[in-house]
Amino acid sequence: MARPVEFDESKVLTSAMEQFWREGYEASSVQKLLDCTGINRGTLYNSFGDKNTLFKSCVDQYNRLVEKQIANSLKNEKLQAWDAIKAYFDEAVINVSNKRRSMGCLLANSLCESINYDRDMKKVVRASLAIIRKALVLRLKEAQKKGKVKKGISVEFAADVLMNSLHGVRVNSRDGKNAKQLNELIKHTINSLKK
Amino acid sequence: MARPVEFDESKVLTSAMEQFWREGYEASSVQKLLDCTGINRGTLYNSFGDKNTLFKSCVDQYNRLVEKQIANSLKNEKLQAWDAIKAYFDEAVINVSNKRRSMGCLLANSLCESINYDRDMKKVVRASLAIIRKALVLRLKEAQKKGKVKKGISVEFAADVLMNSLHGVRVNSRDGKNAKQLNELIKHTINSLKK
DNA sequence: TTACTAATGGAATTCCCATTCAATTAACAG
DNA sequence: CTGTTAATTGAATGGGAATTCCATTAGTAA
Repeated sequence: MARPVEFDESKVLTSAMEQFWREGYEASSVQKLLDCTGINRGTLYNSFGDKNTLFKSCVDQYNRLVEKQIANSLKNEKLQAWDAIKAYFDEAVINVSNKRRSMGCLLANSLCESINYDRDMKKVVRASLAIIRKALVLRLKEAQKKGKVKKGISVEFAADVLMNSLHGVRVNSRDGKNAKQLNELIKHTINSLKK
Repeated sequence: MARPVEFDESKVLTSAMEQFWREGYEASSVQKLLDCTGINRGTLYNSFGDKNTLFKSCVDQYNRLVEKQIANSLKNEKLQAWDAIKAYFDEAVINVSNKRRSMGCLLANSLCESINYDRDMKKVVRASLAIIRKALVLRLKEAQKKGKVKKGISVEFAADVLMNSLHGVRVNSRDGKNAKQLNELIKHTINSLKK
């Protein structure tokens, strides 16, 4: 009936996501978003709402990326618990060390930006982090059942330790540390929990 | 001879520092900086240069804060190496859990913001982080000499692990985690290095 | 072909941003 | 008191921000 869309929604969201990821919410002007996505002003407002709404959609896009990584690692049934956990962190490190070198993590970056004070946004970001933590907890429970978690360490605490190290690695990635260095840090953290 | 200054430079810098710390560089408009410092537009430009220069002065102010914390802990000669290291992290956690609750770390926040792509700014932020790391290394060397570092762990790597955990804790602080939770994370990290 | 619908393109609007500047003020030296 | 100097004040400037709006375009159904 009407004129068909010309843009590829997923590609637009990925480009916008990378812009927000690299420079943050405040520094990503609508003009920059138009430039990097190739869409037009009217299209952005017609099809993606305003900048704030677009940002939330970008976090959703980021979630899809994270869920793919989780599917490849934590939810890979061929892997033992700790191997799966290590595999997830490998994915996470690779993700910030190639094309997306020194971009850190969209979620951690957002926590550190003023956008964090927008309640709605905080909810969205926290929900995404909860997805990662939940997948870690599942595998940690498996590891504990098999007696492979150091005694005195609860599954919940181990998950906190891993998430803390993940955040640290992401900040360090923005400081320019390379994949090898980040991997060593992760390995150390895992060894501090593993029996 | 001339009219004397009416503002207290250190107070102005502290207020501006807290504004940048809370909301980041981009979201801190000159208007907000005037509101929180109480100084006037002209005064800001006359006495503190432009927004960019003011930000750098605020990082210097942050450094003075960090140096006080280091003097109280890492450079406290009454404390043994690991106690001094623990004391430093206690200071760091207290710092983000009272008035400055959930503000994280000005330096880590800046790394996660786009400001990170300003070369000059990055240099300033990195220099500040290097001060902390250097003070940690001194104490870690002491600990190692006394055989109190787990074997197979170099002083440099231990410093990286501590800095990584510190960054993680700061991101977690912005996510609203309380002092107790942050302390547990720090304790775990220290125990993973200590013999 | 024609009428209809929704996407597109970009000019226009409104607002807030950082920065400049000229007038005013306050202390002090003579 | 007076002239000098520098701090203070806030109006003015110019640019870029987010957003709105409407004329144009392109496909589809009749």
